[in-house]
Parts: sequence; C-alpha cells; structure tokens
Amino acid sequence: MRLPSRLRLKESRDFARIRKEGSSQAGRFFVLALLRDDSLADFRFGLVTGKKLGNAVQRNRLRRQIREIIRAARSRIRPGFNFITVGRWRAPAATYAELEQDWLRLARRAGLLQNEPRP
RNA sequence: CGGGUCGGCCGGAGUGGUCGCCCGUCGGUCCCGUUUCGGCGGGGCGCGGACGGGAGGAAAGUCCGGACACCGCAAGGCAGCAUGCCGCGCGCAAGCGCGGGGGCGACGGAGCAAUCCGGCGUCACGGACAGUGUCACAGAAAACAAACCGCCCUCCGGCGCUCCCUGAGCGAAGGUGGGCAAGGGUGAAACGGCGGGGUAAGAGCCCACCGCUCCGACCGCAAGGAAGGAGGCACGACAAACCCCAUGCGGUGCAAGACAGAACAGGAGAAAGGCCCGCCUGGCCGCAAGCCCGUCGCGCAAGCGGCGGGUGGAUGACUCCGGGUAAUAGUCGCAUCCCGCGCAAGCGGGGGUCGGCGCCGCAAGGCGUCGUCAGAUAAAUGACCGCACCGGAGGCCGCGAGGCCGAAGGCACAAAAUCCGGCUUAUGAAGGCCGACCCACUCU
RNA sequence: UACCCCGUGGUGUAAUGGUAACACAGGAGAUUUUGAUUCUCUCGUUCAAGGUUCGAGUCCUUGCGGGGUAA
Repeated sequence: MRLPSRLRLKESRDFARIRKEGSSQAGRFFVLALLRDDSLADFRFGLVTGKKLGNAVQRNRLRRQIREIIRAARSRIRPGFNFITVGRWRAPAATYAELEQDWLRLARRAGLLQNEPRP
C-alpha cells in the first residue's frame, strides 16, 4: 500500500481547524486529533513534531516512523477524515513496536479504524 | 625490537530480504484538441509500471568573507566597523601554510645575588616623549617627585650624671635651621641589583660586574640582532580605556528579488507633508492595497572535481608548494523569430543572426571526454526483519593452565534549504601515521 | 532559512574595571499570652570555558540556553 504526499495536510489553517473543531485522544507517545469531512473520498493526515522532541535527526526519524505506521494501517482507516498526529516528548526514545501499538490504540478509540480492510 | 598509556592527525560506518518516499526520463492509462483514422500534440493519474539518481565532514553554530539580487547605480565627506611583528607562497577576500624575530610562562643549568644561558610551551604581537583618562584598599608617598617613622650636623634647651665643685665636662625629653634616603613596612606596582670604596650620616657620590637608556662598526630583504663606546639612571602599567597611525569596507539580504492569477478599498491633485534602509553633499513623490497559494530565481556548473604512476623542496604526521605526464575540448551569453500547450508566469520543440574563446581541416565544414545524476518546501533520501561486529549477565567442560556456549544492551555526532571559501564547536568504529612517557629485552 | 536581542539569590530589578546592592518571597531566631507588625541572621559558581588586567558581573573571543522579527 502506497502513501503519497498528496494525502498530507500542509496548510496551517487546516491544522488550526482540526485542533479547534475536532476531537482528540491522548496517549503515551502521541496526540491524535481528527475532524470529519464527508467531501473526501479518502483521508488526509498531518504530522507535528515540535522542537521539544529533539534535534532535526530525531524529529525526522519520528515523522518517518509515524508515516510508516499510517501506511501499514491504511487499508483499515475509515475514509472521510482529516486527522493530525502530534508527537509527545517520550516518543523519540520509544521503539517502533511501542509507537505502533500506542497509535493503533488511539485510532481505534477515536473511531478512525474499521475492522474490515477496504479493497 | 616488542608491549602499554596519553595526546595529535588521516579516515565518515558491513551485508541480505520485503515494503515505502522525492526528482528525472521512458512507458501505460484516462481526458481534451486535431486528424488524411495510421497517428500527432497537450494535460491529468489513485498504474501495488520500468530504468537512472537521491545528505555531511562537519550539511550544525551563524563567527567572518565572497558570488548573486535589489535599494538612491554606489561619486565625495563625516560617522561607524574590521584588521594589525617581519618575509615568502596560495587566495577576489576572509583566511591558511612555511620560515624568521620579539615578549611571557614553568622547568633545567651557571651565579652569593641581581641576572644570564638552554630547549620546551605559549602569545589579538602597530603606537604609551600626539593628547585625554584610570590606577580601588593598604601605604609617608601611586607617577613627579617627595619624606611618616628614621639617620646625621648646627643652635636652643637643660628637671639628670661625673669630677679636683663660685667652675668644668658629659647629657635624656622637647624644639629651631639644615643635610640624607641606607633601614622600616604597605602594595599588583615604590625612580636600578649585588659587592666594595667613601661620608657627619648617606646617596651612582666613586669603582667592578649585571641590568637600563642613547650612539652604534657589522649582520639581515625585513621584523630585528649586535662587537664596542657613551650616560651614571632620567623613561611605571593599562590602548580586549578613549584615542593616534596604516590598510580595507555603501546598505540590505533568496522570506534578496522577478512574475502571474485572484481578492479588496476609498481618497486626492496646490500647500501641508511624506519617502529615498546611519548622516550630509543630493534627489523623488497620488494614497491605500500587497500576507498566504502558484511560477521563476533553483542547480549542465565553476577553467569544477576524481582516478593511476613517478619526481624535487618544506613539515613531526597530515598536508602544502614547484615543474612534467595521463590529456584528448564545442560550448557559452544575449537579443530575436516560428510552432504547440497553459488563464498566466512559464514549459517543450525548431530556425536564423550577432559576439566571445578553443581543437582538427587548404576550404566547405567537422569533431568529441572518466565524472559532473540531491533539489525538497508541514520540507524526500527511509521502515521493518535477519546475518555479521562490539559487548559480555550467566551457564557448561577441565585437577589446572584454559576452552566452549551465550541473554540484555550497543553500533558516533548529526541531516541539505540560494551557492561557494574559511573559522568554531560536536563526534570520530575498524585500520593507518606521528609525538611524549612507562615497562621489558639487547648492546655500550 | 536569514537577521536581531537577552542571560545577576526562588521572583523582579541595581552595580564609573575595585567588598555583588535593594525589594518581595522562603528558612531560623528575638519581641508578644498567641498571632500580625517590627528587628537580627541566613539563602549567589553573576549561564559556561578561555583571554586582557594587579584586579572582570562589567572589556574581548568561543560555546550553551532563552526570546524576537521577516507585507
């Protein structure tokens, strides 16, 4: 399953809108915020890795790992959502398995995941 | 010769599988235009398409300099800033390399000491008789000489002492005038040091040695050094205080700047006033709006880099420099025309002209290289799994020396953002080179 | 990415190159029957490391940390 950058949220007003009007779930390593948008055929997502998380190398690495988690779960993500994932300060020290477990738990609780994979 | 510790320098991180990200080219597919129905052109893409390419030595910090762009075209002056021993080399500059000179520091040696010599380390190392300023506390005195305690002489004084007692001699405290700077002690720093002579006491007052200042044969391209002579000493420190001298620098920064589309809103013409990115000499003038998003700038470029072999010089290695060889040169800039697509910026293709440099050829004309292939923009270059490597908790075998298995964990610092040169800081595995020290061995 | 500022007790501010000062807060003590008030004492690597200087919070260099601006 591919994950091109076309699905990325890039504009500041999108992020602000989701944080203001959407709902959010907080876990050990991430904060997941999402907002329904039925005009979308697919979903769109944004990533936030603030300066508290470390230097550029650590932030880039975390972002890639989140991207990989979303790519792996893409077939089960319900369409019609904009969501953003914010890294928390503990995340750079965690392993990939820990990050994936935490993110999936948040996504399930937020109702982002469906049980049956989409074709 | 071997081993070890510490420091410096070079060196930039193994391998396989599955999946993914960004850019380019070529396909595939859908749509649009056109069509002589074969195609052609363009645009889009969600294709589990193909091929090629895809972070660093510091990409970092932003401490300097340059390119480039704009601003008043950049001229002069003021202000401000930067640099600062000498020579050579490289460089546009910042700066770097090598050599030399001088200062300072601890150490070693000589000497009674002052001081001198030596190698090592280190230095932002122009100027303190151009001027101004500062030097706290302590101390008598802190920058130009002076004198608190003190030493000495003269005179006054005279409560004391001695003697052969109407007298004579000695004389404390205190005071007047004068000479001196040895000693005291303070301080970061006190107007030379040590020894001798000299003197009422002293003093470079005189002498030897040393230091200092001036002159200086001679040496050196120079910074500077210096035999010798003279002066008896006068000349404190701070310019990373103001400053002076010399040299250099216009300012702002790719969010520079150019353009396109869309959106938005009134007012005015003179004057007042405003603007021109330190100020002046000097100019200009409708105001407001201008974010974001998109296109360009933006990477086929610099006489740029890499590989192999050999040589001379400097250096501790690294490295740097000189000359030669490999080695062979068709590209660049600007203007302009045509076609297609796109709302447009622009993109793609083609033609011709002008200018510049270069190889081959008489000429028309032709030619070809080891590479130059990061270009994102909420920002690509990775994720996961395995094997290597380090690591050794713990376990097993053995009488023992020792051998075998092996978990956790680890596998640096850190990621382009307009480009380039330097500086600084971080880290630096394996392997290699150099220096200092220690141990062992051999020889003397 | 580029540029510009700032670092002094727990907090907010001072300090011509010469003993780091003031207020509030905290702690201990005194006064008071107790408390408040008042008084005394206490609390510092001046962000770090080098350098200049006799002497550095101050001057210089390099780092570290924080903040700001970019119609």
